[in-house]
Parts: sequence; C-alpha cells; structure tokens
Amino acid sequence: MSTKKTSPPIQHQGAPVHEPLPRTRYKSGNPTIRDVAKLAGVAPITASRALSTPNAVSDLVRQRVRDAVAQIGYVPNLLAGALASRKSRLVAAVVPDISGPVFLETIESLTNTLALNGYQLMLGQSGYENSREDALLEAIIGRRPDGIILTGAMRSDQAKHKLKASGIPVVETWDLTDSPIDMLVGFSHEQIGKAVAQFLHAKGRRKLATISGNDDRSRRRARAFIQSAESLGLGQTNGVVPACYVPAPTTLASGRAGLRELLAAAPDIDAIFCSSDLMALGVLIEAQVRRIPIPSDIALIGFGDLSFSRDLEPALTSVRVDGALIGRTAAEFIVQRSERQSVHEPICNVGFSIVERATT
Amino acid sequence: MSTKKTSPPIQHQGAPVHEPLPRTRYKSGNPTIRDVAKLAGVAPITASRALSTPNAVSDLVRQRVRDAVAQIGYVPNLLAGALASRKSRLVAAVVPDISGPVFLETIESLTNTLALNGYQLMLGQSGYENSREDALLEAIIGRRPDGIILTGAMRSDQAKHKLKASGIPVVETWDLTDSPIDMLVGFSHEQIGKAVAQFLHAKGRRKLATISGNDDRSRRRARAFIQSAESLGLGQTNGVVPACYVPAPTTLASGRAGLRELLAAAPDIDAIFCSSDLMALGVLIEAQVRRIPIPSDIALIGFGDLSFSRDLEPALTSVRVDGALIGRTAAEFIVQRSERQSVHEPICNVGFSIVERATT
DNA sequence: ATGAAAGCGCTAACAC
DNA sequence: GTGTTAGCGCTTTCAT
Repeated sequence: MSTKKTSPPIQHQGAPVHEPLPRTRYKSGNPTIRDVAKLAGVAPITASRALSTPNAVSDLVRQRVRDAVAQIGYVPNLLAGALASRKSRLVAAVVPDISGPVFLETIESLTNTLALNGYQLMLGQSGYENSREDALLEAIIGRRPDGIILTGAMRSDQAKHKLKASGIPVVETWDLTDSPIDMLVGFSHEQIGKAVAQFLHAKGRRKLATISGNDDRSRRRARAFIQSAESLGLGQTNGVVPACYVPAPTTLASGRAGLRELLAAAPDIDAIFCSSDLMALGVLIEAQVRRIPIPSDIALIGFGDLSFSRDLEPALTSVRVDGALIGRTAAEFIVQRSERQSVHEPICNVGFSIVERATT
Repeated sequence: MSTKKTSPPIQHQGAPVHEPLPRTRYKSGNPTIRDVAKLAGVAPITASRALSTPNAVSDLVRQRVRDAVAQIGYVPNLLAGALASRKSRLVAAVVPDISGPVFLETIESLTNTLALNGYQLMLGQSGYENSREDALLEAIIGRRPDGIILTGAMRSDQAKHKLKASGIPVVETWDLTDSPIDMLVGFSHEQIGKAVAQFLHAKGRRKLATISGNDDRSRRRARAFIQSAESLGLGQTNGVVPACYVPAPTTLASGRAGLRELLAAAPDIDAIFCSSDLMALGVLIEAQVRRIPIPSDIALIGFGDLSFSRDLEPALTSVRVDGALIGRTAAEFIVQRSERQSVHEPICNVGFSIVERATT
C-alpha cells in the first residue's frame, strides 16, 4: 500500500506544507505563477524571470518553467503585473466617432504596430460633443495606460489639464497645434486648404466652391481654401467663394444635397472642394443625375483618398494623408517613451499630397 | 506653543504612527486612496466605499471624501481595483480587420453601450489568417477582461479551447453556429443566400450570378445562394450559377473586376448578388461605363446596407443586418453575465431583411 | 456606518 | 543564477 490517501500525507521536507491554516480567503481559481513555480520546483520570482527575461535564467529552469506553464495552462495575469511594474502595456486611443472612415487606417496601423510590440489598444469614442470627454478620460486614465493617442477630440481645457496632470504620454494626431499637450503627429489643415485652392487655380478653374463638414478641422481646411481662393480672385462676381456646411460626420447624401445647394446659389461654379471623399462621391452621383459633366463643367476634389476613390468613374482626385503612417508613428512614439528612451523629436509633420485623377 | 514641529509629534493613540521605518521602496507618485482618506480624515476603506458605494457611508463622509478627491485630483487606479475585486470592467472585441466597414456599426454601438455601463473596450485585430490568433488571445485573456466578443475570428480549436478554459464570458457574433463557445448573437448566412435567390426569382430574374469575398461567411452565403438558385433552375443552360470569388476584404475594384469576369463567362446573366455593398457599387460603376442599364438588364443586390447605399443612383437593394443591434445585445449579454445575473437566453438571432430599392 | 487586517498575483529591490 | 522580502493600490472579509 502507498501513502496515497485523501488526507494530507506526512511530509519529509522541513517546511510545513499546510497553508498558514485558517487563511483561505478569496481566490480567482486561475493558476498563478506560484502554481507554475511549485510545479517547476523553483521560486515564484524565478518562474517570473523565466517568462519575462528568459536570458536571466538557466536553460534547465527555463525549460522546466515552460513545461509547467503548458501543463497547467497558465496565462499570466497582466493586471497584477502592471500593478507591480507600473507598465500596463495598454494604450488608449480616442476618436470622435469610429464610423467616420477617415481614422480607420490610423486605428488599424496603430493596433498592429502596438501588437507587434506587445501592447494592446483600448478604444474610446468621445462623440462630437464635449459632454462625454470627462468621464471617458477618467475611465482611461484610471487604467494607467502607457500612452494616450488623441485624434482631434479633447478640446476642453479641463481635459487637457487632466491629461497633463496624469503624467501619461500623450500623442495628438491628425493636426498640428501650437500648444501641444505632449507629442504630435499630424499635418496642417490650413496648408491643405491653401494648396487645393492653388491647385484648382493652376488647373484653370476660376469659380471655386466648397462643401465642408462642420467639425473644427474640416472648417479650418475650408476657411483656408476660401481665403486663398478669394485672394486669387476665384470667387463669384462679388468676390465671395460659395460654401456649404453640413453636419459631421459627412455622408454621401450630404454631398448630393450640397451640390444642389451650391448650384441653386451659384450656377456658374466650375470646381468644388469636398471635405471628404464620401461627399465627393455624392457630388459625382448628383452631377451624373443632372447630366453635369465632370470634370469638364465642374472639377471635383475630395479629402481622405479612401481606397475606393481611385476606382470611381471618373476616378476621384483627392487630398491624401497617410493615415497608416500617422498610426505607426504615434505608436512608435508611445513605445519609445514607455521604454524610457526619450523621443528624439516628438513632433512629426506627415504632410499630405494631392493625388490627381480624372475629376480635375 | 504647540506640538507642531517637523519631527513627528508624540501620539496619544495606541498605534505607532511611524511607517515601519526604513521601508520606502517603489511608488508611482500618483495620489492613492490613502492620500484621499488621510485628507478626509477617514480610513482608506471608508474612502473607497464613499466612491464605489456612496449609499453605504454618511452624507458627511461622502462629501468630505469627494472634496478631497477634487482637491488632490485623485483618479482611482482601476488596475489595482480590478486585481482586488476580480472585475476589470474591460471587454475585449476581436475583429478580423477593422477597415472592413461591415463591423463598424457593431463596434460603435458596442463601445457606446459598454461605456454607458462603465466598461471600456479593448480592440484586437486577428487578421484573416489564423497565425496571430494565439498571441492575441493570450494578450487578451491575460488582461482578465469581463467578457470577450468575437466577430467571426477564432476558428482554431486550440483557440476555442483556451477561451473555454479561461472561464471568461464569450459572445460570438455575426453568425449562428451549432456549437457555440458560450453566447451567440447573429443570424444565418445560409438563410440569407436562400432568401436572396428566392427574392430575385420572385422579381422575375432567371439567370443569376454572384460575386463573393472568399472569407468563410461570404462563401457560405454564396453557397446557399447558388444551391437555391440552381434548384430553382436559375442557372445557365448547363444548370450552373456563375460565381466569382475575390479576396477578402472586398473592395470597389473587386466589384468592377467581378462584373467583367462574369460577363466574359456568361453574357446573359440578369441578376447579381454581391457579398458587400462596396462591391455592388463597383458593379454599378462598371455597368455604367459599359452602358449596361441597371436594373433593366441586370438586377443588383448587395450585402451590409451601408449608409451610402440608399443614396446611390440607382439606389442599391441590399441585405440589411442590424449591426448596431448586434453590438448592443452582445454588450448587454456581457454586462448581465458579469453582474452575476445569468443571461436568460444567451442565443439571439437578430435576423436580416432585404431592403428593396431601385437596383432590383 | 466605520475600521483593521489580509490578501488579489505579480515584480522591484536587495541579498547570497 | 536564484531566492527572500516587501510591496504595487485597491477591495474583501470580518469585527465593531
């Protein structure tokens, strides 16, 4: 017969095996690094090292720990690790609204770049109003992310202050501001507006107009566009460049409606700058219905260079911003900062380009 | 004179006030609940209660704690809270690819519904291959989310097993499977394929065809569509329904190419079922270029009912699935489960509808 | 209604 | 290279 019984067998080792007796309190039930260590016959910290810094332990230990992990299906509790090490490997991204397809490319490359470095993305939607900003920020900061990436939200001063006070690295994206909270990856909306006006002028257009979303950044592009155009004398006979503002997020329908509105007010326009490609598609469709030939009667240029724009008929000219580059750069900024390397030049202007196609 | 000096005053209470002397190790610097408690003149646990269960403390204490919080700008460390309470208030969502606009609506309503209940969303991209699934899963489970929401990824058995073993509530979405891991919010892709074939038949179409993404679910819709159509005798003279498979994610360009391919193989088709609205738009454009009138020569029906589809010219008929409802329901399932209420009926078929517009 | 003690599961800081 | 100890900041348990 053996000692195998249901009651605990007498132990030969020096240390008593009983848990400090009446101490079973609250446990989750999942295996912990202690279980792994016990099974591998090492101290918990050694097991920890075998997993996080494999080079710091002997080959033998490393292998035994790995076996133990596999055997009991151990998955490290990163919450506990984060608490102890003050590195959560979590990065938060805040977007006004995910369904505006503009930021998708950025979020996608952000997620991927972060994943490559062992970080995870937390997503927050701020909406286009400021109301939820504060609660959202609290929820984010409370999770002690290693970085926060903003895409044009967070306009309130209180929010800015909270962010600064938190000490968490912040990257503002899709814009260049004069007083960044911390780091910056973006481009100038003003320069885009100006460049588009000049581009259309160079193409021989003389009666410009614009349809723009009413969010802050679209408006700034529109304003710069209008100013440049007016100073080049590309407005109506009264000097004014007609503009139609529609609610953000912009849609195909707002593009169609925008064209109707512009034509009603100024039938002789010969070029339109849309603040999104989706709206430009709307203009294209409305023009086709009204048998207004594009680009011969009206030239058209969008913003965002969505993936489908090149395949429209006629193919759409658009302002291209490299959203994936923005995401990648922002992620790299955070990763660098969080590995305690200071970021060399934490301001990055990714610029933009005008992709000329058939609509101009 | 008072006892106020820089050296610690002699205390009248029984307990010694000195920290167990030489014990300053590693701290984060952020204010903690201890700081709040000290300032409010209560024990840490009381401060904690004042914030998490305000009704459990007196009005006076509640107010003093709130003042203290505001004064020092305290933001609770949710990581620590999660570790202690085993509730992270974090929910993970896994999508194959965020830029496929189909899931956007779901993610958006997911994020919002979760936020309303004090939860935060973690996003993971699995890609359309299985390679990253495992690492992603480990990163997710390690954070001990209160729930995991899957949108059609996680096909490997190992992944399924890991999920089950973790004990974390799981909601699979955008599909109905026979052997769900846990909870389910979706609809039948097979029924859609069948319904579309019958719909086109009822519209008098007799030569059906399809352009489909090559991902699992699009293929299942296509297969059911083809089977139904063939059994209704709606194929070519040899009985076969022509099908063109393109790589996921589908694009406008693949729609254009798909139409060309179909016409080359079977010039007499009179209806096409596209596995995405974006592809259907591509077909629309290609048809327009080739002066094939839609719907008179070819009827067209898409899938997803994207927001722009109703505003196309002609307006696109599409299979509508309520993505927002899926997101909301999934979020509610998780929230209910995590508040220890068991979910009444953890399988939800949200169904679908065919939104008939001008292209049919 | 409030508090003291004891962890949640992990890793940083020191030994040896 | 490995182990010991003491927390990270919070909440649970139990007592008053």
